[in-house]
Amino acid sequence: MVRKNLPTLSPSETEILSLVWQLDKATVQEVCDNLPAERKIAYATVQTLLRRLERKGYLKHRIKGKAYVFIPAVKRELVIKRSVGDFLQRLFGGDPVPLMQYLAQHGKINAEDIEKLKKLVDK
Amino acid sequence: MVRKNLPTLSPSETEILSLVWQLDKATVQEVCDNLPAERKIAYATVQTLLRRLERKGYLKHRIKGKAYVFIPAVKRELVIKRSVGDFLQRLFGGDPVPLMQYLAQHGKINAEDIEKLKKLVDK
DNA sequence: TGACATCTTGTACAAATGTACGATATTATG
DNA sequence: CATAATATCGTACATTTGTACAAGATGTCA
Repeated sequence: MVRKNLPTLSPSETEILSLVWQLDKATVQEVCDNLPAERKIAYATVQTLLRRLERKGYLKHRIKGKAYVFIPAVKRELVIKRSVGDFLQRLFGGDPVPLMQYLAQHGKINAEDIEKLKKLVDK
Repeated sequence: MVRKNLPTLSPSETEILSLVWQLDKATVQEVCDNLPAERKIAYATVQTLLRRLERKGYLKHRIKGKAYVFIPAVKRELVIKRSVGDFLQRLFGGDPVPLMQYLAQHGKINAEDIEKLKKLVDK
């Protein structure tokens, strides 16, 4: 299993890490290619962020050809849990309901989505 | 109306600002008193944060006795919108559904809460 | 009115963050 | 094999962030 006491993630680090999860694994280049178009950030910067994520223990890497392929080293759930928890605490004093309300009203959520959520809750 | 291009908020700033909203308006002392018990942070630090929030345009103040009473200067909705948007982008690529799912499963949400949400969505 | 408690202000400062250049190593290609 | 292309690594650096002390201002109460 993995290290327990992980250092905190900066916003940019979180963003890059999520992207790696989204891609399952990724090189610097791939991360760059998959950044949202409006997110203008240099290759070198992405590289630094990935490096820091590895030093912090969130990523490891394999070598493929001359490039590093970065691979998640911790469970995504864990990071989500911490991130959502912190966020919730900060903005809503920890109460999830207002956030859900906000999402329901402004989050392009439809009734069908809600139905699914209901099933999740019932379990 | 208020300033448009507001500077970004740091995590701690966000935390303090939310607290002011929660209290409607507050002095440094009141903010300190209402911090979660586990959040150990000096009076002087809270003060600095409030000062910065005012310089950034998120708060203004009245004087009452010798103390400043800080008052929100922007609509809370606006800050929530931006914060949630950024957070969502960063952690889930902008898709709100996974976040709601997460909350539904781990957020101590009950079926009744969901019912209410449903009504919100339907409108 | 004078001492006390409480505030704000100025200032500080280490650490974290965002961003990136230049040098060097490695791979692919003609 | 020489060269171009592409990577990583070391390093840098201005800002922002988190945290706070010391000094001076101001209100309060005996």
